[in-house]
Amino acid sequence: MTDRDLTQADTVRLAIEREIFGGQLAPGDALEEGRLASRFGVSRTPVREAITQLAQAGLLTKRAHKRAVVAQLDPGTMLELFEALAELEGAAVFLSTSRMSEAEKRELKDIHEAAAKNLRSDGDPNEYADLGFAFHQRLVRGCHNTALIDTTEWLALRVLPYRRFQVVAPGRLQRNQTDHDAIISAIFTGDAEAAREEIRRHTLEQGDALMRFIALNKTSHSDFHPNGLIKEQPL
Amino acid sequence: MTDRDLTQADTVRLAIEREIFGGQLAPGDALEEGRLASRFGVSRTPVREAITQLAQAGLLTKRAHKRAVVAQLDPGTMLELFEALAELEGAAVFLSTSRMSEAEKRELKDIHEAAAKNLRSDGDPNEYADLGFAFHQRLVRGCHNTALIDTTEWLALRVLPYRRFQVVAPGRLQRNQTDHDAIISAIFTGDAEAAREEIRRHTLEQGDALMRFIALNKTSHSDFHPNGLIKEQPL
DNA sequence: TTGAGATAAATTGCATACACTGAATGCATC
DNA sequence: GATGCATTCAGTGTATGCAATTTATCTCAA
Repeated sequence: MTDRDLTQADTVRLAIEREIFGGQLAPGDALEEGRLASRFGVSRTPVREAITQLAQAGLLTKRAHKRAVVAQLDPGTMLELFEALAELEGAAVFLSTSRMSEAEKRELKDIHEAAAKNLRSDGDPNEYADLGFAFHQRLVRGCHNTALIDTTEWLALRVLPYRRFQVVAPGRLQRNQTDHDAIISAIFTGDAEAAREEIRRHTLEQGDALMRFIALNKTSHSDFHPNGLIKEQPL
Repeated sequence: MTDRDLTQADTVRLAIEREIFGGQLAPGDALEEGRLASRFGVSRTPVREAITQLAQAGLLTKRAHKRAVVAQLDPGTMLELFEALAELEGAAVFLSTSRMSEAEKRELKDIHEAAAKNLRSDGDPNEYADLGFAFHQRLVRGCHNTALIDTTEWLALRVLPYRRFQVVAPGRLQRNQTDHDAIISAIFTGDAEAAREEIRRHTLEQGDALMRFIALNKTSHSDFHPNGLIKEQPL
């Protein structure tokens, strides 16, 4: 009864999504309907439907009669994406400042402190990344506006496939934590405008750091070349 | 060679879109794949694909094994949508203030003055509405950030099906024009923060006005009832 | 060897057929 | 009459086949 509402197309879509976010499918990889169909043990029809949805969501790019490809962001687009994301998060946090409940603020602070502890004790960087993700999420969701939340998270999703390049650059984590500090204090002070500015700058810097890292490593990946070759999809 | 890239699914999608924006398909109307297929002279497959895309875009709502329905916004959702839209337009205009070229500013002013003239001479309200739409569009596009522009216009699209309810309430147009005045002058002064605030308030008020109007007229439409009856689709 | 053009193979877009789900209808029972 | 249940039917979800198009392979001349 649990998956009574889950059509096979949905199942396939979720599976592909997971593989994109998990890194098994990298930007630039091509998807082929037939192979996916046999891999998931369904016909091409639900696979096509899943691909259509993912393409509409921006995770895949698709042109008529050509294979769907995991969306590949050239540096310019990525810059724009992060700028837009910074603005949206800024807008959300601006509202969150006056709208978060005490419980929500408490939870935000808990996450922030857990991250600080992880940092002090040289804990698992992956755990730190997860905490950072949770931090941003709570921050945005605090605005209590579903439309704004969905839009923001939808944008964030589009850069998520590149997160596997996430750097543990020296000092980067510490800087991240300091930024979060500033955001937290702006929120607890109730200074919405300051909170907006802090997260705006913070997200922009995150984007810059990610872009710089990808640019440095671009030779080892066929990614990030506007008209670059398309890597073949192993499965 | 012109429609080499336009699959039949695309054609159908565009046709349905037009009918939604044109008002032939009202919020709450149900779409049936078979009928649409025979109407457009294609099979159900491309129709399904079109529906999938429109559902993903938020223009249709679709649940497993049930007919797709032109998205219906309850008052709460609509309020959120306008609030989010206000924030996004605010963010875009904030950037536009420093990024619009002289030519773009000039064009914006031209549109604004054409609207003023229309208002003074008691011109066609539809033309005034179109000018208002163009005004907002130029304003947003001035930020030169495709991601932000697309996101903003995507949100705006979701309330567009309700624009046919557009009011010509007494004094409303004049008020609208005054708001635009303030935005224009903030932009020409270069005061980004003021521009943001002006359009934020302006869009919020627009939403309020539209909501109030729809609420008043809701008895004559089956719309706007969260669990309301679904009007049957004539075609 | 390289490149252009022709040919073959692979893959997509669409049509059709069928299976399955959810709602409507009719009938028996209380 | 109202309620519970089986049956019917409209409509969606999926599988499969075929034609159109793209992509890979082959051929041959410069």
